[in-house]
Amino acid sequence: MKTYLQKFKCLGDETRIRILRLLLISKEELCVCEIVDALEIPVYTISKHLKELKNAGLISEKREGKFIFYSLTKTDDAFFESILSAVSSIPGEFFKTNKEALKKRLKLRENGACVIGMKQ
Amino acid sequence: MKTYLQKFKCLGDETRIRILRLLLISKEELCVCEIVDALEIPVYTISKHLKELKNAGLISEKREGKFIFYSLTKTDDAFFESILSAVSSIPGEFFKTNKEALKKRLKLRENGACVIGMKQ
DNA sequence: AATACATTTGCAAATTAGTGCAAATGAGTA
DNA sequence: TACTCATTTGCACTAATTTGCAAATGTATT
Repeated sequence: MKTYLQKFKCLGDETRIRILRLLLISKEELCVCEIVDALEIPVYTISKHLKELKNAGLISEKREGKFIFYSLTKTDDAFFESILSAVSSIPGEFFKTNKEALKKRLKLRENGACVIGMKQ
Repeated sequence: MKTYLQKFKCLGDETRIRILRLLLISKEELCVCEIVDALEIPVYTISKHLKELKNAGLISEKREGKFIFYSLTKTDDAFFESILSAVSSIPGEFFKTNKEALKKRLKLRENGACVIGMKQ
């Protein structure tokens, strides 16, 4: 039961919803610095929320050199699918700015990988 | 955005999940005292959680004489459907006891309405 | 090894949420 | 009006969450 509650709790925070939505939009893994730039929220805040999302099993991480990439956990669990579907149902207008910032940021990738770091 | 977050936050509490699940199982409105008996949680706690669920727009209330009945809000909103579907996806084993207690309690209704009150 | 940079962590302060009890409300009934 | 009973509320208390900053970690580069 705890695992279900933990997932729901994760979804009760705006930053975490924005992170999930970003991962849903991009359909691929995102580097921490890309998420930071897209959401314009301090790194350490993002980092802590990413940790929670990971603990809840919603996202997975993968290190590639200096960068750490996060992606939605792959699973065919009905519960997980439903909550992702709920996140997708939130109107796009709320994420417009984030989506555009992400798009811009992703253009700076080389060979599909993040190469620049944080906008200082 | 706030309304979506509020709904998710509501789902992050075990008592509220149990209440929702009860309403999903019974497919009909339930009186506060029936919920209390089914969950074996103090009335005032249930009452406060019901208030939160109502504020979040997840459930609706209806008074009938001495009794107040709660039911899932009727809507065809995609977001709402998804979260209900998530709640339904939680394995039934977690709710077995509650479900049985509710069944017993509902047998005490007369003409489909709650007539007894609280087990003191 | 020394430096640079991406990311995480530990800790304190601020905020928010949950629980328990006693008292209040509101409807029905005598 | 007084009384009973279902339900809610106010308040005090405790527990959990969030945030900000500075320091730490880990990897790559020179």
